[in-house]
Amino acid sequence: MTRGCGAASLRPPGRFPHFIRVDARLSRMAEELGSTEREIIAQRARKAEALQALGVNPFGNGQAPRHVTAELHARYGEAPADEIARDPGDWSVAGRVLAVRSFGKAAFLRVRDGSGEIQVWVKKDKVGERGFEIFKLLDVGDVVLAEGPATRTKTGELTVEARAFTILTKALRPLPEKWHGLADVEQRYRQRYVDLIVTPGVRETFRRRAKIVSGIRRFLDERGYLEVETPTLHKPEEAGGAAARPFQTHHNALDLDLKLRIATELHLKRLVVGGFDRVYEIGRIFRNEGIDRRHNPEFTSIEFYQAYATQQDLMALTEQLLHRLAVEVTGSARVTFQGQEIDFTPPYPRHSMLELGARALGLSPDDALAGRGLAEAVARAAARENESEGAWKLEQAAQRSPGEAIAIAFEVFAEGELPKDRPAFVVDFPLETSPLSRRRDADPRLVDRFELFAAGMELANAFSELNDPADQRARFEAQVKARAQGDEEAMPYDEDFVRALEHGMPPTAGEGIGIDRLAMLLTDSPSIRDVILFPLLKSRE
RNA sequence: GGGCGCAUAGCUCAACUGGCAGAGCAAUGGACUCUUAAUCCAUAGGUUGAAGGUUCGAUUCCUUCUGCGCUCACCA
Repeated sequence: MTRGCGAASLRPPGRFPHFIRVDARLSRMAEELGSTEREIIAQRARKAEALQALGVNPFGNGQAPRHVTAELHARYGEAPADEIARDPGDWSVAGRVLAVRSFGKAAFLRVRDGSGEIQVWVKKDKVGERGFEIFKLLDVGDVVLAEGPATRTKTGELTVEARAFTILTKALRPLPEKWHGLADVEQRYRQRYVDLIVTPGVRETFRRRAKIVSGIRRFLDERGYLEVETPTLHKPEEAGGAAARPFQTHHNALDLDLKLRIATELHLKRLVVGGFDRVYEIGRIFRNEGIDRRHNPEFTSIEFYQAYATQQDLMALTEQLLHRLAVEVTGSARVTFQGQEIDFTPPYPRHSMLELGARALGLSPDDALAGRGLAEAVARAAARENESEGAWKLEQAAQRSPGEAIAIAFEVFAEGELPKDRPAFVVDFPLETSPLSRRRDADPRLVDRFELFAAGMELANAFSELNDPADQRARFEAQVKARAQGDEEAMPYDEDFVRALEHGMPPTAGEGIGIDRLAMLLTDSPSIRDVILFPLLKSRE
């Protein structure tokens, strides 16, 4: 591969279109700094001026390398020095200098570009007087361009022996210490650009995240899905599709209060009504909730909908998708997450929320769903779980409905018992927990819904979609009632969505997957902030 | 929002029971044309997160505030 835009050789000394006054820009900033930092920046700014005096624009443009470092490694591999010497080539690479080992009239630089790293050997007798004067103004962190033949040094390292050398960009700030790097996680998140440069593994984490997203696209595209984009700004009555509190915003020209979407669901199902039988959207969702290791206020979801499919079809599809992603992204179906191996090889076990929740309450599924003996069961659980907040949650849920009590009982007492060495489907959700899912024909107290759990996290949520407009009206009405009773996460009544259903939505199943959490699993990252480039943090001062 | 913890040079970390704030890397000056955290000599660099308080004396003890981490609650 050859890159570049024609400026293949190093630019000769000359005039620049506009002269950069580095010193003036820095004086104001420097006053606020500690004296060591001020001294370092001032020193580097002086070097930038010295480069200009040599005819090198320290912030120039228009010079591109002809190669990337990976090409050198691909070309020579482990070839010995004498073999490389027979065909050393004429290489041209550029990148950031990570380390300098200097010997007066020669030096070794560690240079990194987007493809990898290479050593560059700068020798006074090879790069010439001017090249060496430029080198003397080099600091770790600068971006450089080097051209010359390949060689292998006495210590066995593949190296570009520079015949030409220049600095393309001067770094005014020093990089963190080379051995320990950046240990302060706050600084790593706030200054991700530094984190990416110096913290091992961070670049790979975000490459893997990109692979996950492109892998999902490819998987769905292959199966005839159409990728769409629906509004992020929702009118208040549209802001449903999930149980969450939204962010508020406002459109000035229309004088319209808006909310940031909490899900893509309702618009995607409108598109299924419109005839796009298989649609998906990968996009940012916003939920005005707390922040912790598994939650960021904005996160990325993939939701997909398939007409003429059922939740059973989606379980199979989910198994295929996750297995493929694990293999594509990590190289194996067996993924290690925080010391626990998780095997993504299908099939994944199914666990019944109804059975596990009812059993935790000491009731039969039928009695639990009917609410028979529920109050006593909840009281027993509360006594058993003396002082536990789970017991309190259970009591609250039991006051709302038996179905919600079963869901909470599952969550509090049974969720931790799901297998840890592979993903698991949870099925048999009570009706009350799912205002948008289709009732089960064989048992209308339940819905055809599943969630996928792995590593203690909810990864996916899917169901056969409710397409009976009358039933949907009733569910929305229940939500409105719940909201009136103080449930801030209950959905608004989306009249237009019901109208769409009245035009007839084919039998459909749909699913949502949290991409950030999937990225955590497949990159072995303990915090969601480690897979979001710029996680939300409070402002300083 | 509750609980626990952390904050010292640009970076990584020391500083005993309250007694002169130190080191390594980075920087600056010097030596060095096969290094891998290069090496060697020398120099400089601090409002100890902020504001109060106790004390003869506070990086150290107390209070409040700010930011971050863990955790609980909420949620995906």
